[in-house]
Amino acid sequence: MVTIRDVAGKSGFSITTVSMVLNDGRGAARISGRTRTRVWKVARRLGYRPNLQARSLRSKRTHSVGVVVFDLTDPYCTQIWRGIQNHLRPIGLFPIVTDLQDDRSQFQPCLDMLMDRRVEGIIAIANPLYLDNKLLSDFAHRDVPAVVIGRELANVPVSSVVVDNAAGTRQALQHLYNLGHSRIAFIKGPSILVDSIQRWQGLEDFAREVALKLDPRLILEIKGRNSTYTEACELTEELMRRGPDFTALVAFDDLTACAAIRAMTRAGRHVPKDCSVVGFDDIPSSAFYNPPLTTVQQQLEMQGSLGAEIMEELIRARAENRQVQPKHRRVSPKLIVRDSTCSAPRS
Amino acid sequence: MVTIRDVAGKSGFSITTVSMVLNDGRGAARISGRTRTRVWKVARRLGYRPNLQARSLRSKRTHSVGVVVFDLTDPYCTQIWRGIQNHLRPIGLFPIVTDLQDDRSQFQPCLDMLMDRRVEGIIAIANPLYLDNKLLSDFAHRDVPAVVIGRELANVPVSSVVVDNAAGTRQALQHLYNLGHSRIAFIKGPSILVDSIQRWQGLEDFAREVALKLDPRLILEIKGRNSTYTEACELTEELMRRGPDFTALVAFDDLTACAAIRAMTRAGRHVPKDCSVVGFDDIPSSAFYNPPLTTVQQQLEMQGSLGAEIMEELIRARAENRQVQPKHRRVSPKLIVRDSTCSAPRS
DNA sequence: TTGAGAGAGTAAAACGATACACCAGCGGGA
DNA sequence: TCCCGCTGGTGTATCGTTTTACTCTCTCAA
Repeated sequence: MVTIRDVAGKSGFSITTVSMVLNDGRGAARISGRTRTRVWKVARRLGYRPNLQARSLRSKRTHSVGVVVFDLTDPYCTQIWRGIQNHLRPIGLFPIVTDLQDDRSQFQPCLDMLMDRRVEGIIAIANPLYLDNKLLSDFAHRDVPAVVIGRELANVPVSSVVVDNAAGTRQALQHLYNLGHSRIAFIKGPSILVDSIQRWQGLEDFAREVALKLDPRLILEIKGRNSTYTEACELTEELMRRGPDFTALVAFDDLTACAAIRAMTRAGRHVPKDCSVVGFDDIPSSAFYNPPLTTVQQQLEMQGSLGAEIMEELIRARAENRQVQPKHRRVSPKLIVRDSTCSAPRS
Repeated sequence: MVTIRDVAGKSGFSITTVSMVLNDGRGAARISGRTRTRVWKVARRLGYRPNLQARSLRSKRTHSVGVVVFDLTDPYCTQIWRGIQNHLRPIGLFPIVTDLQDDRSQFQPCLDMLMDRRVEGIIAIANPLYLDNKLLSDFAHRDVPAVVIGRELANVPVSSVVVDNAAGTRQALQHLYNLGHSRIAFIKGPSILVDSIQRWQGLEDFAREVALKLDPRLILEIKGRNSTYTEACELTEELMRRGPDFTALVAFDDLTACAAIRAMTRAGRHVPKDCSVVGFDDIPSSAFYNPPLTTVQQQLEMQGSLGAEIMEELIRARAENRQVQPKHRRVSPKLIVRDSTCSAPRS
């Protein structure tokens, strides 16, 4: 491996000079143009690549950011990851990802691995199911800036990016309302999730505003005891039993929506002709579902890049020894209309 | 940050001793038990965590492995990733992932980033569409062991793990054959892919063995000019025009299968009652499709862990200064029967 | 003739670990 | 008595950078 020493030797300048030139900041201005080009030329000719471990051993900077995801096989995570990556790479920060594999007990070990690598900050993608306040607030005690995506933490100095759930379901219901639906069924998410509560809030608010009556018999809730998909299928069957006349269904998320459609198809009801269905999240397979799903898109990639942007600011502040307050951003989701919704049948 | 020097100071032993004890190999046997426990106790009390950069600067080992994926939002990659991770972490190797984002021009830069971090080996997850021989063979010139998953390279000293495509399609066709189907349509993958060719080979071989006649008019091929999904929908429509009497369809992969089902549903044909459909890959959403897909499972996680296992061996060999030949493994896929196939209708 | 100051570059000390060579003490065999 | 080998350690160089504090040579004004 060629070192800075080799470049110095071949170019006839000192190690210091080479270092200054190659780092091209601070001291580089003090070096003459001729020298600069000569050093660069030699470095390039030898194919010099600085040793990052040596560099950060000395400079105390690693230019890397830890990203903790709770399940890398979940598209929710990977899309956010993409946003993070796209923001971080161009500004010279390297994201290092660790995967919890859906196992909360891996959280501490993963954090440790990242701290061992001396990351300059940590971004956690929070599945509300798996990361509770206690776990996440451990961030605060680590000596690095932290950003949580997907969850807002109370009473902890940690920045966050979340989706505006209520705004999303409001759009969904408005869409159905505009299509003329009034007998509408709902499958709510598990009540332990803030998301469930917020999403439901959006629905209730809109219904009140337009004086739409919600039939309590057509509102069921996922308890989350076993497989969500299976449970959602069963809930849909129960709904059909209770009120076979509903013409639309709002599902907690896309997986639930898929289950609902499947259950109805199996029962001989056609989606969307007999019943419109709208989901939430816009997971990648939604576009290819049978039928393609109308759903609320979370803008995950944007959530990722916003998180990364906050991280950038936090790291910069720390490098300059500035104090800075945690930042909180809320992104607005967007309704994507596909083929699982259509006008209400004339009664 | 507490350093080894602090541990040495507090415990009353030299830095060397502490280092030997904590690394717990080689020299540790030469240190008395009492000393060992005392050093450990102090280290734990102070919360000592070795500085990895310093360690690898000196020891020339990073204990990390680069993983290049062509698209981290693709479930194909993430499942393999999971296998890699699960094998690597327990043996003390840290996987560092870089994401090409489906852009071949990112390959070199990603490789460079990994080499800059002095990874001890590189595992590439190869989308056949995006990584050609030239690109992949660049591995050979880097001075680290390399393993490619998803592609076998000719004439290049690079290990590989691939799926036995022919065995997979053979199982798929056998399944349909056993269900009594004989009028079967096919949508082949793009001919530029080795996978397409191998999968087709498996079908032809089985058909010949059982003297099943394949109607050339019912065999269409994806050209891959625009969206695969859209194109597959169109091909299915063309198939229905050509021979409305086929009772089963073998698709190149799951996405194609989903498209075929969608197209048939739209045309009023019911899957599987009117036509059975079988896919390939078993992408996660297949289980939730409408109807759930019968498909050939690739065993991606196993491919990942096999790749990691090979990597482990290569790294160990290098550490011990042994020469070792590239290894090649081929994993057998497995048919997963769900609801998109059923017995052929009596004619 | 000085001396100050700018311009261009260098020497040497870190950074935090590991590796290698060496050392003190002690018991035992010739 | 002397030398050897073993046990249980230690001292120091080294990895490849960055950073800080110099040094040297000019130029120019007083």
